Amino acid sequence: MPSSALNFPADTLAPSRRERRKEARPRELLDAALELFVEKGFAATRAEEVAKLAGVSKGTLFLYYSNKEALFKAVVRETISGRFAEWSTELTQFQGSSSDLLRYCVHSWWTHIGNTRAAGISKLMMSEARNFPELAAFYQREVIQPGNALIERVLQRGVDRGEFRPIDLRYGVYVVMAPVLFLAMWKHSWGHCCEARTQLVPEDYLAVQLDNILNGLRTATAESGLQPSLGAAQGLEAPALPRKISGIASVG
Amino acid sequence: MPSSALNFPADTLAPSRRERRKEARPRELLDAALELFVEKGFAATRAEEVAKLAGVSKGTLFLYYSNKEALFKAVVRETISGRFAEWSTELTQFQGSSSDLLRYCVHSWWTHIGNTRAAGISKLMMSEARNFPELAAFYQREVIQPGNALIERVLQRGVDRGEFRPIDLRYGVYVVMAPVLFLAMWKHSWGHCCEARTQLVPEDYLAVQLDNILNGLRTATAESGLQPSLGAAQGLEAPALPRKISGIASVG
DNA sequence: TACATTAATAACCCATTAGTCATTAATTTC
DNA sequence: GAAATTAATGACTAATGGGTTATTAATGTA
Repeated sequence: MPSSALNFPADTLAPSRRERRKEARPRELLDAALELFVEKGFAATRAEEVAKLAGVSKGTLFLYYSNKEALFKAVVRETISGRFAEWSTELTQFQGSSSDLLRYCVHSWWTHIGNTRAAGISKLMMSEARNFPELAAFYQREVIQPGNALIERVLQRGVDRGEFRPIDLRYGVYVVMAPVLFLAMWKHSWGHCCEARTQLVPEDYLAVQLDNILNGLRTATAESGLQPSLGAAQGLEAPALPRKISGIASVG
Repeated sequence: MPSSALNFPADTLAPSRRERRKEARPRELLDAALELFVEKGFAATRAEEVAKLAGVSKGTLFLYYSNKEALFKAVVRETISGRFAEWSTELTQFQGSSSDLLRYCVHSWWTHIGNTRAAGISKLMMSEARNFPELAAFYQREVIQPGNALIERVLQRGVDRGEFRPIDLRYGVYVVMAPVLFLAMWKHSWGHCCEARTQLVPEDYLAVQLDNILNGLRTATAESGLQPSLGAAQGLEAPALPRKISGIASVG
């Protein structure tokens, strides 16, 4: 069995086109499956469609994944990736204020998850968790708990440094995560339908949420005052926001 | 056609047992359908199961609803009900502070929607909106827009009275609704699985969210200070919260 | 009691689709 | 270049489940 790494020992040949295809197949199939699961949900996605989108026949799909549920699990496992380790070190090394750190976290979530197909996984898991208890437990363990732990660290940091008021960490995590995850859900449900005036602009949505969350978390002593975060737009598409926010639509 | 009201004119007879069954059927079927749709999702719910739960045969189900999608629509229509009118008048007549009003709104949502099977509809719609664009538009029009309008009025009231800082209403609505709807989603996805320590206590969750939201919305002048809402527990299960909140779990 | 009406049934039909397997064709080995 | 190996196929099966309809039985009417 020749290794699939980029460098090949002298005594092994580079894999043939066909062999390389074989190695590429899982990724291609998972990509296609993610695309369709996110778009149509688990039940409504046809195995043959996934195969077609991946450029193979239905039979080939079942050659790689024993059934549809196994495919679903593989998609979830593959998509979460090991971004948590990277974020954890970033968090440790961060120098600025805890508000800025929280802004950075949300911004990072948006660019790496929320604004990519990966966000669809959040929606998919919410939708299907009840039908796949074992997968739900896996996701809880591998994604939700590590994610929550990171946010808890940020909040703890803010409290320790006197920047945030004391708050119950267990629920405080959701002060940040609920608005963020709601956006992921929203994007993949209402985000593609209905009149334009009911649509949300994700960057604006996140900016308003962040402002209010941070305003709510901040201690009275820490550079308080009215709308403290209005000018400091460190996060998300900074130039775009101030206009909207200070515009205060439909306030007489 | 005799009226189905409780009083019958002298010239009409009270409906027979069978006729009364016929009138009761739709409600019974919708109840069963709501139960199962919420539990298993739209696609995974079998028409025959719904019929069985309602105590009739599958054929009878299709006698009342021409197909599964029509049943789904009827469930949504029936469950949202005309609560908005009632809430609207309550809102107009409310005398207290806007913070208390917002607390009251969230509390009311929790008792009438969040803590009932109706909350499952929110999750259901989020999950299925993309597969049923026409139903999604219906829900947007009949539920989301009126609901948002109510919350906008509360925020506007707060701003007008100088209790809340000025905020973009369009997005401000989601400062309130995102945490609330996230809870509905959460209850019907992770709420029934995984270890006990990862579970959320809805009342505690809502109390923490409300505290931070209101803390974030409040103007600096309005009775500010640290954790201003801690003692004022006007909302949700008031006695239960202060313990938890002031406990500040795992904060050194 | 005979007849009409209609709520309800359950056997039936058929389109859909997850999953299989005998076969094909590309590639390697000798 | 013949034999062996294996990636890939697509026609096939089996089962599911949405929706139909001929039939039954309860009720009403005369």
